[in-house]
Amino acid sequence: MTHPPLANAELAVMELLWAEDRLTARQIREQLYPDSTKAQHGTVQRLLQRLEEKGYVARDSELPVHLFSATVGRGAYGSSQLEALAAKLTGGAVAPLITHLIAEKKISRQEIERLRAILDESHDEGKTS
Amino acid sequence: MTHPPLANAELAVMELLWAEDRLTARQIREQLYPDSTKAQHGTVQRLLQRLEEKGYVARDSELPVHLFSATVGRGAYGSSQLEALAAKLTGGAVAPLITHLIAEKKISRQEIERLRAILDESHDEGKTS
DNA sequence: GGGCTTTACGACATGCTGTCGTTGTAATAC
DNA sequence: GTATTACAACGACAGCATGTCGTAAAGCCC
Repeated sequence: MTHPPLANAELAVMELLWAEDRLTARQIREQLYPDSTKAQHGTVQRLLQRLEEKGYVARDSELPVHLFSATVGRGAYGSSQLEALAAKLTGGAVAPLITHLIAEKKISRQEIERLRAILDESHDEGKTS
Repeated sequence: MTHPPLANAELAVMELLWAEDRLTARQIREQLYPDSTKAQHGTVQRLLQRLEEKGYVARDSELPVHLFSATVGRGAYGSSQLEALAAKLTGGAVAPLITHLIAEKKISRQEIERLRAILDESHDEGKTS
């Protein structure tokens, strides 16, 4: 809900932050643009700034060189996008989406077993509310 | 894969086509813009034309007034978007997305049971392939 | 013919994204 | 001290998709 979708370059930044907790803008630039010219300094700063505005990234500006970290995990982002998709298409229900995936054999048997395991775990978590 | 995401107005058109099989541009316009001014004739035509280019809509132009129908069902579109989401975020795995939804209690118990039923159905469909 | 409906498509404003350039500032080197 | 380097902050821009409207052409009905 509070999570607008991420564009490609933004997602690439998040991937780095999901992989490594706290990074400087420089570290991000070096991984994102291995042949980093002067110009891309600004690009990365801009991306980080916008991600911060969107609430995906926190900035630790105590040191002169800021440290960036993700405030939304990959799982939280992914499930929020899945939620948004379901809300737009099926009134919020996730089952129809999965149904079709299974019917079209787009999900491996292994995935199915994994899903079943997840559902089973949730089973005995208490039905309190 | 062959399914680019649909924008708002495009999705609104698809909703109508998913609900009613074959429609004329006029019927679509009347439902989409109840206070239809002259200008919106073109808007709907444009939307339909772009949806056709994207492969979401088929046009029967035998009659002078064309008949439009969806070539991609809601389920197919939804699951294809879910697939794309999983591909971008989790290497194609769907389970992690669901996991988080369940952990955050974003899925009702009823939904969980429905999912379990779906998985159970797929269970005895033969493990050929 | 005139009028109406529809198709086809060009054109435009808007918003978002990725990019780059510029400016100010802070640390470092000399 | 000054020069240099690195960084932060942000304005500006081109590209693209989207939704919108306008206009021209074709068909039909009167």
